[in-house]
Amino acid sequence: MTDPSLGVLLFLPYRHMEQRILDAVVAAGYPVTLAQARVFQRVDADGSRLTELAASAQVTKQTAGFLVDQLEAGGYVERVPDPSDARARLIRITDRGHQAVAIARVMQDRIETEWREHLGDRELERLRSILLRLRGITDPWE
Amino acid sequence: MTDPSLGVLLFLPYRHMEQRILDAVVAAGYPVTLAQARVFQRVDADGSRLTELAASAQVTKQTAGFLVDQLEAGGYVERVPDPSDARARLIRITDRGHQAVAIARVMQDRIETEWREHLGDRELERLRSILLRLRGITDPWE
DNA sequence: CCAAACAAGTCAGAGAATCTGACTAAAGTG
DNA sequence: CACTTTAGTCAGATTCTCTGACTTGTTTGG
Repeated sequence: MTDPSLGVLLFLPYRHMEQRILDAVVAAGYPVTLAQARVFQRVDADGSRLTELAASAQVTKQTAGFLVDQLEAGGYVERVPDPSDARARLIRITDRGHQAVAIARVMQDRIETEWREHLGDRELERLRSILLRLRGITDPWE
Repeated sequence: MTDPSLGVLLFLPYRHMEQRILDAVVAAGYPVTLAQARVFQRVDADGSRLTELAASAQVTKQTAGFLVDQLEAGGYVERVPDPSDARARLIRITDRGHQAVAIARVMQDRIETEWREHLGDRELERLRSILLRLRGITDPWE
């Protein structure tokens, strides 16, 4: 096969991690879909606005709203008034949501450990540092 | 904001590249959707089987078939009998498909150049090499 | 060589995700 | 205060994706 493009090379580990974390969370009794998880993981600890989530997950506001509705119905997040803007509401993670996050974090750490064992400490940190720099020119939401 | 996870850090450049290439291809007069493109980019120069495409793009055979139908209708690929297996057909890129690929390749090269200018030669090559190693433990289709 | 297991792909149908366009209400701006 | 922008919702259509069942051809163990 031809050497895979950088795009594909980025996709593979991204998708691998995403899927394993999702599987772990679902298996632990927190049913969530992939699309919901992609929004959920972007909810800030202090709460996020819908518009922020949409921009960060790179979907429209409508899509983000649709998914937040479901996360709310599942008890993972709640919407509270935003004190600083009467139009907006803050989406915050509930207790149940935090439980799901904890499961996700465990699996995320496990995967990072696997990667560290495969690549070595130095290379994993290099990867992170390069990706952080790359973020400067590839993140539309900076 | 908290430091983004490795997952998000991988997602950002992946998605950035994907979107810009797609935009360029569409703007050049080759209408394709994102989902179609994700399958199309995996079609091998010598032709691919549906099952391969499905595994590589990480969707079901049915989804891959659905998307290949559309790529075929758009004139980007064709299905020819697979000489080595009467059940299978090879999906091959047509002339029109190759034209679209050429557009994509130009944009891909441009983006890689931007990344190279931002990161430096050495770091970009490091990124590629690390991702290639990471592929060993994250690619379900190896 | 043949029966059983397996693999490639399709068909049907349902559900999930996503978008565009139009809208309301609140904030910011000159 | 009018005007523009921003946050979010409503409605509707389209696209994507999956599960389950099936057909046809291939491989394999006895």
